[in-house]
Amino acid sequence: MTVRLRFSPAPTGYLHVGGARAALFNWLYAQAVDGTFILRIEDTDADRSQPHLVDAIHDSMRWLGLEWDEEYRQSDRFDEYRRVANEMLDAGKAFRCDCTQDSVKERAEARGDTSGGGYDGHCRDRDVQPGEGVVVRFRTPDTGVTEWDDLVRGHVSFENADLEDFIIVRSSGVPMFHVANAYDDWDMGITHVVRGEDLINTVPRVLLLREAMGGEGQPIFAHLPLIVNEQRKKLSKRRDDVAVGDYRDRGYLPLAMRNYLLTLGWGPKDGEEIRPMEEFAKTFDLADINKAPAFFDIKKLDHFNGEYIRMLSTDELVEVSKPFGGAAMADMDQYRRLLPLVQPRLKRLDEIAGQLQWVVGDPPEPVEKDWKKVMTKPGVGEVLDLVAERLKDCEWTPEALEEVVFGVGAELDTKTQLPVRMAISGSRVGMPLFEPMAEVERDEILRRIADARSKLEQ
RNA sequence: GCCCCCAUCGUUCAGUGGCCUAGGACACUGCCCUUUCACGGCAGGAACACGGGUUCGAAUCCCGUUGGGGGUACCA
Repeated sequence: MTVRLRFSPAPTGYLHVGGARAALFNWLYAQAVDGTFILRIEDTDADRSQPHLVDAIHDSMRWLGLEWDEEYRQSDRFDEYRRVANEMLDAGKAFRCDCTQDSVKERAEARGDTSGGGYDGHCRDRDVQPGEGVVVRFRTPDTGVTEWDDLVRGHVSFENADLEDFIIVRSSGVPMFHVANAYDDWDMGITHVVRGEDLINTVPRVLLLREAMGGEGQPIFAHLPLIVNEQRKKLSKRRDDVAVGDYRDRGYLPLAMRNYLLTLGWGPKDGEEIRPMEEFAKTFDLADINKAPAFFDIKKLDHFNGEYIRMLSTDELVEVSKPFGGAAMADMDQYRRLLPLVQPRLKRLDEIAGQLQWVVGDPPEPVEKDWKKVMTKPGVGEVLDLVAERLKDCEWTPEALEEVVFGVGAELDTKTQLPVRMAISGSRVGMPLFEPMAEVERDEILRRIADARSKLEQ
């Protein structure tokens, strides 16, 4: 039997790193065993689902290179969910209920029941007829346990008695996700359900429904540990910076992102954690996934990203950096010449424009502390004077410029690069100096040195 | 409250009874390379939450404690 996996996001927000990782693990396992990877949009909640977010999810998944083989949308399948719900109703496995949320809560409080939902089975045998405000509830077994062997968590079991008669069809007539989820996994022949641990509590309900609707067997479950923030809490869209699209916009490379995500909850035995996905696919196994939650460490992501940036050829870097080059791309030939110089210094693509700024426009205002540190040393004025003097009629090539600057250094027996760099680039750090310096007009360089010289006098 | 789960360096992954005086990576510190900063190289500090068992032997198995997390909707 061929392995079939699905990633089932609800289009209620942008794809976030937790979802992306769930998608990745599904996708990777499909790759590993040559199975089918399905994208199923779980949009049964019309109020929260937003159609344009489906496109956003598509975009993010494609960006990460997580292509899917089949796609479904649950809103196209409401009729089927209603059909199975009605069958359960007819078979007495579900019943109509006209209790309001308030009345359920009141009765629970009256009983002193503080155990969550607290529906008491009030309408189980009241034979409620269809109508306004009427929902369909699943009649959960009062005894027994629902259990399964989870690939990552091991044997898990829940007491059926702890499950209330949950709603499977809203009063609007639209089925709830449990039904859709249980039916689809069965109907679509899903063999492995790989998703976040936050969904683990829904498994008993889904399993009970599957059985009630006549679905035989159960899929193999694998519940991924959560990705958490520095407070060790589940990443939240509101609180944390987690949309995949935002990472793209900040200059992260999709392969770096995807590679990093894979190391959260899983690691190759040999410790080589940066490598092509095809290699990971050879050894990846759902059973090896960690149980403990993992912190999303942006510092390590940055490192991965830097590594991936350094792996790029100049052509590739030029291409991929286009959204980030800004003014530096006015002259593409020049941009191409300069890019290799900044490449080893990059953690993110959005740093490019800033690093090239002084070559294609005005240098940034120097950081006061840095300026002082470099420019208040004795002899700096003399260095600047002599360099400026020789720059007036030297050849305007990187080699000649280096000779001038270092030549002055040799004569005066001092290091000359830093003051010159500070004067013309406004910073004490950055890419090698002379190649980009030769890209700037002689007069402009002279003017910057003169400016720095006069600032020295103040 | 109730249900479920988790626990190795600051972070992350490896380790599935002896190969562990616990390994890699990120971060951090130092040195080397370099007339800047990075990159690269080398070195260093840094962990099996605690308490009981089981065993000749426990990071690895069992129990408890503590700490943390997830769920508890006419969301998914």
